[in-house]
Amino acid sequence: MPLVSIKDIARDVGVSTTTVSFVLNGKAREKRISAEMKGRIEEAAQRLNYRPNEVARGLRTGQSHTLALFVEDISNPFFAHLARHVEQEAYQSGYTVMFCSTENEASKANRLLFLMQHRQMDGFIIVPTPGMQQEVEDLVSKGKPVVLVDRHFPDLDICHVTIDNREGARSAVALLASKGYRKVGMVTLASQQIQMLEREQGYLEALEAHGIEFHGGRILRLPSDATDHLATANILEMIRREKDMDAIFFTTNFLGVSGLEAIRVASKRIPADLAVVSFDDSVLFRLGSPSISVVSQPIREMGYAAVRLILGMIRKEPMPQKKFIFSPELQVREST
Amino acid sequence: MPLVSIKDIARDVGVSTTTVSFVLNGKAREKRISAEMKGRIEEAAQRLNYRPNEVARGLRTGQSHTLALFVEDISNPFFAHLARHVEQEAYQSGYTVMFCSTENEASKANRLLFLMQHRQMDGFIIVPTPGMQQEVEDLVSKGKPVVLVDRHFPDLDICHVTIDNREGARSAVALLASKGYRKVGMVTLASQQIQMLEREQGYLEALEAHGIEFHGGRILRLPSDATDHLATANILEMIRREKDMDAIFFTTNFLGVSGLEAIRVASKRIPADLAVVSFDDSVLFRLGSPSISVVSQPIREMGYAAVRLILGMIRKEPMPQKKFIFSPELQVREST
DNA sequence: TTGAAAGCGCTAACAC
DNA sequence: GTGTTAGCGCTTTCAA
Repeated sequence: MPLVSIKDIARDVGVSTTTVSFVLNGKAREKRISAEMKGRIEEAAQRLNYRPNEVARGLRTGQSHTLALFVEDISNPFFAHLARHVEQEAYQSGYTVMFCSTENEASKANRLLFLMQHRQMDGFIIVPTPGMQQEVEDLVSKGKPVVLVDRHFPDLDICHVTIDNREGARSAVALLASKGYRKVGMVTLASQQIQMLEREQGYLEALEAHGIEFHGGRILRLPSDATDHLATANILEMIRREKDMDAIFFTTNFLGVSGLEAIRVASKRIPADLAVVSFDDSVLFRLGSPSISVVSQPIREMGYAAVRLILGMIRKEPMPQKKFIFSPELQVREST
Repeated sequence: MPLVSIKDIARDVGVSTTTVSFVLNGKAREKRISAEMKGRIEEAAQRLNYRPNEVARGLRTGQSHTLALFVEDISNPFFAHLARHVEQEAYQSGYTVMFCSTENEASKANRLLFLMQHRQMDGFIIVPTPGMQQEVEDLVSKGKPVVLVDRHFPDLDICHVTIDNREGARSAVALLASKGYRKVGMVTLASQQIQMLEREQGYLEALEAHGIEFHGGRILRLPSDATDHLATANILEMIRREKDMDAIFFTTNFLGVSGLEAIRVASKRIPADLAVVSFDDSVLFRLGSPSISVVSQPIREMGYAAVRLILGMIRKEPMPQKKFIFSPELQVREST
């Protein structure tokens, strides 16, 4: 692979590789290289279309100009959009991004984390799975820049970018309450992850705030690794069982989709028989018929924030704060 | 960053780094290292939790164990799924994946390609943009493993994984014809890319085959960089203009989505007023109401095939064939 | 059977 | 002002 190296430039100009390196790294002034020499070197670099070999440079400097992005599943629209914005913002600053789908499984996530550390990633943007707390903590204590996204570990003081999940859930239920629904169910994941607990808590708080009676039968907690098939089947079962229920709040995109399928199978009309609100937006919710009200996250801003934070950490800039909690946005549509 | 290096193992066992390297690279037999030594080194590597520094190794061997994946936009569900399957299959073989969204723009794609070459990517899986033909050709002639996906350059003999686009378009129109629709429009992109030309050609062939009269007004070619807003507006305009039209074939996922929006604005019922078939599946098409008939691509198989091909090329295995053309799958739903 | 040493391309002390 | 040199962690030739 005949990529031009610093040597080629040195030979071309008739000078040592050191001088070339200094000039190309913008240390010409500092090293007091003559303006003429600087000019000749820059011209040659330009002419030969030189780019440093990032691998070699990385070995020497310990910097790879690459970020690792850990998400549950890159094909999930929420994470796909997050990835897009992370990529875009990183690219602006000359960074590339490696992505890793953890499937929200600790074993896979931790293996990937181990792997990535041996590839000199400059920073880690992580949507953490349960069970990777220790490994993330280790990473941070090794001095690696880490930013958690979408969720975090409440007992770890690690930089993170999330939304106010409780507020999001509260506003979803408040919307239903304001439209007169009084028998509001919830479908969520039986997960101990903070974002899920917060959403559940928000739901309960909102019931209370609007004087809606709590009814355990209207809460469905699915295993986190449920297939859409299983999810649909269980939701269907709940719908048929809880004949009074007049609205459902789904705590994730994925559950919302399964829910729509179940509602269709049950031949219920939305919102006449059953109103619906889901967490996280998607094309289906936006353009489906009827369109579905959602609590959406400002994914673009979250992605940008995560990258800016990680770059700040890489450059060892002082960090004003460690927690960035965005506000969820309620999108009212036809399903309520 | 105190990652254990080959030196640590050498020191631990009391042997040179060379010997360690030999054993760890499976050359113990070849180099006739004693079984006992081999055992001790392997034990130490295990105990110290050793992994090679891939950057250092990459510098020496020229292999990074990393693939570059170029797609139009990672947040587009088609490409997001492709990415997922590519990642999965690559991971099985110890490869990681860097992704690059080209936005289907030659300038960005080529800049990224240049960038990636300096990061020693072992192989390139590329959904090519128009205008990157020369650069891709150069890459191949430098001996870099390249696999094109979803589309290819007809006058370049480069390994590629696609589907039979003509057949896909034909089957979509045939479906409409079989249901009695005779005034079938098409919304496509004014692109010179092969996959688009083939889809258009398939449409025309199918009209002919089913004795449907061609009508230029029922063909809408949108600029490739059209926003969904613009797409929707133009499709709406066509729907209002072509009052006779009883069905539309959308040649991409993206156009299909914009089309549904336009149809909704026009207050047409699907399929009573207007039947719909789109290329590429999506959650919206599958679960929306009414569900939309589509010509879908076996994305998983295509992703797997691309990775297996590229790995074969990296390992310099003989390649039985260069073209892998999968069959599109027609999914008949409510919209027809 | 094992080790010494060179070198991948680049950077950065330290010389001169 | 510019060059010499060492070395990042690893592989591999050659020598012992």
